[in-house]
Amino acid sequence: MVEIARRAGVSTTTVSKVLNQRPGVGEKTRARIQRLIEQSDYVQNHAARHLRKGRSGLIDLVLMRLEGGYDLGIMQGVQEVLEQSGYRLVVFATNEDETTERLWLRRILDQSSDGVLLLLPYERVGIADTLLEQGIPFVAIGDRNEPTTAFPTIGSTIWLGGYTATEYLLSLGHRRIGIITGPLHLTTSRARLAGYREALEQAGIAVDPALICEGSYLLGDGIRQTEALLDLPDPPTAIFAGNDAQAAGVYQALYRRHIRIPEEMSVIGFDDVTYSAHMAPPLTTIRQPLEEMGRMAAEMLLRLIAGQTLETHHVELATSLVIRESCGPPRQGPLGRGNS
Amino acid sequence: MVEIARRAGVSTTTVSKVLNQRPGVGEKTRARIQRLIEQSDYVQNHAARHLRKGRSGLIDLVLMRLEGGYDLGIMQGVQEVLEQSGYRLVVFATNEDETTERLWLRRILDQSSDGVLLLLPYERVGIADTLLEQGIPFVAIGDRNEPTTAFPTIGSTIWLGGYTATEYLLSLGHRRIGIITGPLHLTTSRARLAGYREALEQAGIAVDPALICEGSYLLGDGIRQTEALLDLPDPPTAIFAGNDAQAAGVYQALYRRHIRIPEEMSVIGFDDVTYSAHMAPPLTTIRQPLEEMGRMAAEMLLRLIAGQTLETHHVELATSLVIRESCGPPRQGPLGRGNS
DNA sequence: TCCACTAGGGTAAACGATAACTCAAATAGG
DNA sequence: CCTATTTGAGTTATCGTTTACCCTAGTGGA
Repeated sequence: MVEIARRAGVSTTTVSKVLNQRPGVGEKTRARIQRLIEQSDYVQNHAARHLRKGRSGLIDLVLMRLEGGYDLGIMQGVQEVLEQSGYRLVVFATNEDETTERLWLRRILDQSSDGVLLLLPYERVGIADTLLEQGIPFVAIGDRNEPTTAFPTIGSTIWLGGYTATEYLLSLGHRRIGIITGPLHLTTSRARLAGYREALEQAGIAVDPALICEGSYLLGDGIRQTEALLDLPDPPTAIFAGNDAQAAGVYQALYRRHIRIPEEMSVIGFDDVTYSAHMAPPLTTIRQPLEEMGRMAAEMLLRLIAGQTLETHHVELATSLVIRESCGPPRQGPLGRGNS
Repeated sequence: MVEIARRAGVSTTTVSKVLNQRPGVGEKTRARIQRLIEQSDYVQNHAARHLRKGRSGLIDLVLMRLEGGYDLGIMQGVQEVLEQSGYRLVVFATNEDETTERLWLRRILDQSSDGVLLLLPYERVGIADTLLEQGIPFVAIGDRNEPTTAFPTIGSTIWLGGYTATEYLLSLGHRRIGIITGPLHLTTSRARLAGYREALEQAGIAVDPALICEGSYLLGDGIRQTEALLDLPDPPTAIFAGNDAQAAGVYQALYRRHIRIPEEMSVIGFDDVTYSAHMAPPLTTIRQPLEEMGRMAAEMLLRLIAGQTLETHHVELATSLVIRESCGPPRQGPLGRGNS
């Protein structure tokens, strides 16, 4: 910059003014400097600006683990918005490890982050509280915990999703519907289950506790719990998998037992992650608009950073039923095991 | 920091020395300051350190698109290493858009990045050249282009992978093996094909050009090209899918036509991304050690940043055959279409 | 013609931390 | 007991930009 100022025969102040498009520079001087800047391969030093202006141009996305499902959809949405805004996206995985979380938190507090997107159950190590205290703008995505008004959150109509999924299966004629939930200490898991219950009740069907299995949103749970369901004396004719990862597990367990989808067993997922359309048969699922959620979250955060106030603190996007090919009418009679 | 210095009755210099664990401070003074630091909630200002020390603590990972397959595996490996090293990972997707790429490049050059991991065909907009020119350390992952000695690269034994995949199918008894390659302008795509050719030749089988289809590593290509292969007068008994995403496409096309895997058609993938074990049936594939590659790349980059020289400029990790359940002996006779 | 005002542009002080250098006191050796 | 050496700690310049403030020359009005 000094170099440019020298060549233009002006002070760095003037060059700075030109760079930041502020008034106080004559038309021809401005043009001259502008040209010089373009000719040279000068780039503003990030650190110096950061130091002086107090903005790092960085936004942190914290998540527990890079999994390629739910998280990826969100990331894509976030990426999209940030890319245009000039902010850069820092990704951090905590691995659910407290030490790592605290480490990250310390690093956030050094003012190297202009804002944070939380993709965590925010009970963890008081992250939310700390951020709040320190006045660092943040938005929590996917209400993994109790609703709150203390900070902005983005979610989707989970309860409705659970209801819709169950209702759809009912409409196909199913009466015994298994459900594999997520960890029941999470609000979102309970919301799905509540939707499921409500739909059954409205159809006048008693809820059979044996058909309710708890998983932890991992593929392995899908496998295990499906086996449990199949081993029931009166197994279900359809399984609501809680999320798409577990649905993949369901697929696998069914494949092992040579049970065809959807002829012998209907499967419905939740999330609509990228790969759910890739499964064979393509998975019918409840779509959470993940990218849209990521976009919204990023936009809200940017507004927060800009010092604007948000109209709404909690945004809830609509889930929707995506019908593909994993659901059909219930089978008649018992499961034909081993009819490969 | 000034505050701490004041409270300890020393100068900021001394505090700085304590913080950075440098000599020149008395034992008791050091202890006193240390305690004060711990009591206060002081965190070093990132920008100032960055400005003074010339290191931002940031590493950029550039890729074309967040897809959740190949890229994700690499990211996980990178994450793992960086987490421990104290560097933060910035993720940037170019979307294959030149403007976006240039934008990113400009931002890199402002010295806000200590190093770059390139997950791109590096022909693009002379990224490699620019980085080289500017003296920014970087490592290219996954040799999408010609080998080079100009900068460090990490790859895997692709040719061998192609060879092994084909050989495995041959060993099962297959004689007509379809292959869906990636874009043939990429070295890695050609390497797979070359391995395939070599294996066939060694088995004394003539290469049938009709069995070679070009895709672009996307799921859709898998579907399309599988259909093309199935519509051949003499369709193959096995398909080598080029990568796992295309394999998912193959699965889907076969599902549509009610062709069972592996009874009627064997399918083998390439990459061994996270979801390939989740497919039904679990996909037999050639494993690229993606996480390992990510880790290696990150480690090499860190060494480069630390100013150390690398022993080897090009690292090639071993691919391996992962046998799951999508391959079997060839079917006898023609494809039984529609035997649901 | 003189004064007040404005626009263009410069000066210098931050921003927060680090590091080269300096200085004073304490220690050890003769 | 005095000097040489070590050790602990402070001074000050610096990293590259921005910005509050100041100055000067030109303009317009009275």
